[in-house]
Amino acid sequence: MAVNDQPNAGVGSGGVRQRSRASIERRILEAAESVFAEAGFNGATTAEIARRAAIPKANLHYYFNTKEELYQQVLTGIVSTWLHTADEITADADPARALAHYITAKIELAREQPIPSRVFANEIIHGAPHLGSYLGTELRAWVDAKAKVIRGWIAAGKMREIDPKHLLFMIWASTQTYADFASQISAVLGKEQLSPQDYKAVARQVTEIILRGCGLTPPAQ
Amino acid sequence: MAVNDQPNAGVGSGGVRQRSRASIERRILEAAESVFAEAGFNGATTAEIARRAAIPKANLHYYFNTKEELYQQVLTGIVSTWLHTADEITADADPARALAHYITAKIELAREQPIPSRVFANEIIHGAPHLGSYLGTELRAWVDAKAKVIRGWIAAGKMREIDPKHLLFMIWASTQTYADFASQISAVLGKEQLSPQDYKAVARQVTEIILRGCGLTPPAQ
DNA sequence: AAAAAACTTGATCATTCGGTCAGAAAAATC
DNA sequence: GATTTTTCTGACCGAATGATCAAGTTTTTT
Repeated sequence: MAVNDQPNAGVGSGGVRQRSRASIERRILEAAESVFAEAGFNGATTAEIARRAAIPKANLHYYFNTKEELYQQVLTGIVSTWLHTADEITADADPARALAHYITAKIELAREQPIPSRVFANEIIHGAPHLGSYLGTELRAWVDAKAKVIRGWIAAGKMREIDPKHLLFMIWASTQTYADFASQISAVLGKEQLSPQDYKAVARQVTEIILRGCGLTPPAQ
Repeated sequence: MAVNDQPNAGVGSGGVRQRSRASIERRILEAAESVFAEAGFNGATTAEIARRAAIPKANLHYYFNTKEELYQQVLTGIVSTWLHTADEITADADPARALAHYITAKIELAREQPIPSRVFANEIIHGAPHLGSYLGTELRAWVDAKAKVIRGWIAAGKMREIDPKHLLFMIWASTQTYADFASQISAVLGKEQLSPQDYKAVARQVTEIILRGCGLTPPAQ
């Protein structure tokens, strides 16, 4: 029997165990997230993850058979979080408002959840060896769909003619740099970390530059 | 005696050895560069570096005592390459031309030398544990100087009022994403790799968006 | 309360890794 | 050509790591 089969599956009264299992798995995943972000997949050790989760290493391997499986779950969690950040980019939306909302949301995410972002960035930098076909299938389809929306905006004369996909890459880069390269930005600015006001100013400036660059007028603050 | 002391230092006729040493050290550094880029510092193994350099591992440790020393040399090489890419950003330059030149040069660099860029990016993502004080001293001074130039442009009414440092961060992010996250971009675009024309188009679009975003008129192609 | 299932954990193993070492080979120096 | 210096290399070592296992404890089920 596989050690990770759902215990008490379908048992209505068996809630305590399930809650406990979910709780400890979440604790392990959070610990893993931070260790993977700091050291990458290769540098991360199950011992360190177990230490941060405050459990013996053998117990960690009871919940997650291999380090690879743990890493996969972390990546999956990040990806599923990210898929719905651009929901406002739709055919009938106002381009300026939709893009401004997207950029602001991405900067917010960089501020609130920099750690998963770094795990993902690390994975991409090393050629995405653990992501399987995700980039070329799901993410590609997502980008194709959003690009189609933006091309629709352009065709309707709502914005200047630009390449939609490279615009998306530019938005990703300009926003995620505040999560992925935070150590560089902090050091260069001489600040331990950016304040909420800093992030707000960043969101405003990035939004302004990109919208004006697309021939749009940024919405009033 | 330290094993890496320069042999025949100052001996005019000892050129062959020196050339040979320089040549093999370069081969090792190139091998190390690619391994560090693919696996990060922790994931890289001296055995794999030696294999790619086509020498026994013990011989690698003859030229570079520790993996750390090898990594430091790789990082140092990258940094010194990067320091002079924005030489055109000077007080009396035309902002549009200077920024356009900088962005184009950075995209070129992303195309020609993506591997060192990835080593550096990896280092930053993990909190720059091997970079010592470089970010907070030299790079910070560099950014301060360039920011001062840009602030001068703004004061002279040559461009819209923006935060110069975050503009630089945005340029770094938008250009280096084509080196650091190349695997993601290729997969999403469904191309094995971008063509020179693709890079040219990217440089043009990034330049246009950023310059217009700064209230500047992009120079004609 | 007995039996079964789920969970916990210290001890342990095989493998891998960075680095060392002694001695051989090659080159330079005299 | 003898001596010294530099370069090369297989064999080896201690430490760290991912994973396992057997023997427990706790919880659930009957």
